[in-house]
Amino acid sequence: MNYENLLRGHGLKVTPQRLGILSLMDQQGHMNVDDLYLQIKEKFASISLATMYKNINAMMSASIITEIKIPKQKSRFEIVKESHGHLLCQECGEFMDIELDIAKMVDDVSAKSSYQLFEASLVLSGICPLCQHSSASPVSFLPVAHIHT
Amino acid sequence: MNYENLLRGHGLKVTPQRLGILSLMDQQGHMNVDDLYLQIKEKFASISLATMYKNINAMMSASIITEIKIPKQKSRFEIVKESHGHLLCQECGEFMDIELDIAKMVDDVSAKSSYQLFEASLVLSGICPLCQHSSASPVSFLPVAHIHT
DNA sequence: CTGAGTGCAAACGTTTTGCACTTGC
DNA sequence: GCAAGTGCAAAACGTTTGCACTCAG
Repeated sequence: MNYENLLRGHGLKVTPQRLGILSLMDQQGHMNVDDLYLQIKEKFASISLATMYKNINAMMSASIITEIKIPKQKSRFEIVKESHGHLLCQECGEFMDIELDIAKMVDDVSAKSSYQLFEASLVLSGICPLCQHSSASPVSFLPVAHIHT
Repeated sequence: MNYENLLRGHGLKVTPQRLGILSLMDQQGHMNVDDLYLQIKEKFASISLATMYKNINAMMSASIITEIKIPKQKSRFEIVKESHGHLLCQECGEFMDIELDIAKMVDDVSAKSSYQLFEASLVLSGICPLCQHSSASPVSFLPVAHIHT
């Protein structure tokens, strides 16, 4: 991916800080602010947290990146691409894309509700195959029985 | 809905503050902290914001309520019920449940990924039928063309 | 009666801002 | 050269905490 053209194409100037942020997001997929800041400091010691936030906000306004809000977790940021869902392992924290036929579902809801839809946010959470087998910490994930009386 | 039994059934004491919070959430469906606080103060002037937060957290730990994280919006809270999706109008802010066959989708993803899933968060955003017609503010919602070169 | 819940003020962590300096174009 | 971006410190914001008091069970 050519980050310079990505920035210029959306009216933002190319700076080393921004290139650093974008390449990290591109490599790692989805990152929260803390991880992003820690890792970018390794390569770019002088960067300030304020600059990080300013750039994240600028790139969000420019629709270069998006914020993914996740139940019980810090938001993560990713470079904008086609609509897709996310899968989270609550045990080890693995977080991945799922190509999912969201289009069909969106059409369906759109037809029923008469809404004109243009954004879909989907996060599924559970335990990944590896963590299922390493049954080290048998945390109770299933919701406690609901007593609605 | 019987809020007293709901609280007692989950090991929480019944207080007027909690009853107020629950009945507001029940009536209005989904509320963010600010609306909740403003409205509960009308009925219950002495309540403090700290108590609000303490109660929200207590009821979340007890699985009486859940937080719904929404793209570009403040989180809202709702009383726990069967898994369902949400629909948001970005124009007027209408926010509603959609009964959606999430189960099928979850099974599908589960089969492909071998994840053991137990939580699904889905928020679809768009413009509701009413706001589509009152074409008062022709905001551009569609994402700007992406220039990935 | 006792532990849980409340309300206040202070503390905390995160994000934003103002400003002087630097840089991309 | 000039607007845009950077870095610092300070401010603002939302949320949490400690503590004395009150109340539910």
